[in-house]
Amino acid sequence: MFALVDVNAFYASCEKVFRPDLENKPIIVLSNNDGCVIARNDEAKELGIKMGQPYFTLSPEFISQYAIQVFSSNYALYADMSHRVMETLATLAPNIEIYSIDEAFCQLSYSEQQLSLAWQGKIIRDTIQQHNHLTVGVGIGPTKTLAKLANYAAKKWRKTEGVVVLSERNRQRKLMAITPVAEVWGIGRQLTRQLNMMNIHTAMDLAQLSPYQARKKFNVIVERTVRELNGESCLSLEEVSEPRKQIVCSRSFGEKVTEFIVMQEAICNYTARAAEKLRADGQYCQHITVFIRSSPFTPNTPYYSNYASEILAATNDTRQLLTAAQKILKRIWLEDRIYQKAGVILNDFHHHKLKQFDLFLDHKKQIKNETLMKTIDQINRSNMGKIFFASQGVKGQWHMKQQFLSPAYTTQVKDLAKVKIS
DNA sequence: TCTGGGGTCCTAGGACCC
DNA sequence: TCTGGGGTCCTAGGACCC
Repeated sequence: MFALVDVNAFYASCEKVFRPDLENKPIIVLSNNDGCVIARNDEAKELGIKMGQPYFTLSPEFISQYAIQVFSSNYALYADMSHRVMETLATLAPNIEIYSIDEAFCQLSYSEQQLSLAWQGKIIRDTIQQHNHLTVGVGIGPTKTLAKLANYAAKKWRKTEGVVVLSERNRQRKLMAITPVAEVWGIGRQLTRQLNMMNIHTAMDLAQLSPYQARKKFNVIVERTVRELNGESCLSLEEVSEPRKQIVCSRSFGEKVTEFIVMQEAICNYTARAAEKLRADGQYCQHITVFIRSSPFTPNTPYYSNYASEILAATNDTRQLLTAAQKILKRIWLEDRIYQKAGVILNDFHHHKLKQFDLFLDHKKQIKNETLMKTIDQINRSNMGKIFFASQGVKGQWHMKQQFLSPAYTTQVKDLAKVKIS
C-alpha cells in the first residue's frame, strides 16, 4: 500500500510555526518578487483569494479589513522545515520517496497482526503534528494515483480527520464517482477540457475508459493513469532519486532592467548559482543556455524574448560558465528594451566518474581548477563570508522584491526566536 | 507601478545512416 | 505506370507536476 503524506498549506503553515499570534488569521505567501499568491491557509481561502492571483489585485483596504498576513517566500525556512518533516516521516515508514518540498510517498504494510492502515495513518499525522507543528493529510491506496486521490479527500472533507484509506474497491468507486476528473493526478487543464468534450467528467468516468482508448486518444501517461485508477500499480516507489538532468536559475527583476551592465551582473549571478548547484550534484555540463525577456503584460511596448546556447567541453568551473554566459548575452541583447526576466539553463550532464576530459587542456591544471572551485564552495557554505566573481557585481540593482520576508528562524543564529521570561 | 520558479516526460518531425 | 524499408538521434513544443 502507498501512503501520500502532504503538509496542509505548507508555506503558510511554516510561517505560523514561530508566530503563534497568527492562529486563526488569514495568511498568504507570495511568489518570488512578491508577484503572485502561491500559498494560503484555510482562512485566506475562505476570503476567496485564488492560487496564483497577482498580489497587486488585492487592494490595501481588503488586506487591512481582514487583517490578512502577507509574507514573501522564505525558502531558507521552508526547505529546513521540509527536511524536518521528512526526517520524522522516515522514522515512521522505512521506505519513503520524497516527491516535492511538502509531500512524500511511503510504503505501508499491513496484515492481521499489524495495526490497521487507518491507524498507521493517524500515527503519522499525530507524530508530525507533535514533532514539527505542521498538519499533514494522509491518503492511502494500492497505487500512487489512488493514494493521491485519497489525500485529496482527506483534505477536502474535515470529518475524515486528515486520513483516508482506499483499500477496498467499493470505497475507491464511491470516491471516484464524486471527484471531478481534473483532480486526478496527471490530468491538467488541457486534458480536462478534452476529456469533458468526450463526456468524461468524474474520476470514475475516466477509470471506465479502456486503457487502449486512453493510449490511442491521448498518450501513454493517460493510459497509465487509467490503469492506476483501476488498482493496477504502474508506478513504483522511487526511494533513490535519479540525478537531475537540467538546472535552471532564473528570476524576475524587482525593477525592470534596461542597462546592459545590470543585466550582465544578473546573468553572472544566476550562472554562479547554477554552477554551485551543479558541483553540489557532482556533475558536469556540456550545454548552457541564457535567456532574457521583457514583460508580456505591458501593452504598447515591443515584446522581446530570446535565448541562445553554447556547447562546452564538460565543465562545472564557474569561470568557464561565466565566459560562455557573457558571450551568449552579447549575442541576444537588444538595446531599448525593458527587461523583466532573465535566466540561465544548464543541460547535457555527465557524472564526475564518466567525465570526458578536454583533450587540449593540461590535466594538472584541470585538477587545480577543481580544487579552486571546491575551496570556494567550502568557504561560501561556511559562515565566514562569501567569495564571488567580479562580474557578479556588487550593486545588485537587479535584485528581486521581498518586502514581507520573515526571519530564517531555523537556519540563522541571529534569527533564533527569543523567549521572554516575566 | 504590479503577473514565480524549477523540474519531468512524451510526441512529431526532420535529418541522417545503411 | 513506376522511386523501399528500417533504423537512430536531436529538437521544439506541449503537457504535466509542485
